[in-house]
Amino acid sequence: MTSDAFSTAVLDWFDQNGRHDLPWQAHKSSYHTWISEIMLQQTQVATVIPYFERFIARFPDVETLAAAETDEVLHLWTGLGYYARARNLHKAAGIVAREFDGCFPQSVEGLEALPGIGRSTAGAILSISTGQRAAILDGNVKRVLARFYALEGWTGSTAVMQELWLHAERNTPWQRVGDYTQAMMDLGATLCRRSKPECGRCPLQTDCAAHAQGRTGELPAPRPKKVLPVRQTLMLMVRNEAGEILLQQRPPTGLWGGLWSLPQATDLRDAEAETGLALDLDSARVLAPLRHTFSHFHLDITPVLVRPGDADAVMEGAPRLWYNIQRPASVGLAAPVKRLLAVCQTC
DNA sequence: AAATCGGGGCT
DNA sequence: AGCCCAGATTT
Repeated sequence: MTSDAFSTAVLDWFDQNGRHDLPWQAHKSSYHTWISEIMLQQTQVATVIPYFERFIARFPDVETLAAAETDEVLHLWTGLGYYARARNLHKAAGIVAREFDGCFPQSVEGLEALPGIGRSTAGAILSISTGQRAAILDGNVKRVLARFYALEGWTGSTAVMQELWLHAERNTPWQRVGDYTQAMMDLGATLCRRSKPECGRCPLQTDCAAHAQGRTGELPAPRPKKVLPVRQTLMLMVRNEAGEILLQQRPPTGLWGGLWSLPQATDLRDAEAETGLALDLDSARVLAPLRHTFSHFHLDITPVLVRPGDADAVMEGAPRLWYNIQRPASVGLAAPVKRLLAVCQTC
């Protein structure tokens, strides 16, 4: 199959069956495309839609985003995960607004120079918003190509990635590039799914190597797996007379960077020393534990409801706030913290 | 319980 | 270049 036949088949399918009414397809500006692509890096379309709409309503353009507080950006990102991307988004908005007069770079290299934008995201933004010929290679496209060419090996390895990029570049058409980009992502998301692909409806079925070999179930090969270690922590839910919960801000980088979280300790006896808080330990009530899983470890969280001690709580360093569930502050919260704050209302 | 997803950063 | 890091959802 020629690259021309490949893209034509994909575009014809897209015209008949693709999604054309997604919120970020209404205005194909660099800004809207950029926000949607960053959100879609880590999350499926259905989940992204409400986040995208809230985000655009609050930050309608790059200048507004650049002028915002990082806390508010993280607030609107709460629940999406990978918070470094929200921080990069905010940082990049500042660069575009202040250094480029609000105009996004119009080249792959220029876009890639912005924090949070790599080769694939640059290609997506450029092709969709400007129509310039640029290839993408996101998770959906990787899967389609790995199956179509029956590529062996994990699609994250350097060797397979190089091969995937060659195919992605070659198949990218010179006309209707933006539609092709959307079409390939759609195809991977709706038909060429990881499990139970709908080959019967696929425009590439007749030339797909994995389908011909009956190997769609085993291609692409999964990432080599490793055993995740388990870490333990107490999360202190220090609740005052007003029913407010003490939160402290995490360091700007690393795990839950910049988010507001509950004070953590490894042992209740050492909790005061570890957190620098005065606590009424006699009031402590241990709640039901929960497990939160990261990419590289499990975190077993034991929540402890406790009243503050006599002395005013004094934190060393970390900024703190009393979180009022009825009037929540515009700050970012990690998913398990958000869950625990909700639980706390009922006990 | 396991798989997943693109980019940053470090060695 | 090759690893490790980062999270919530879906299956």
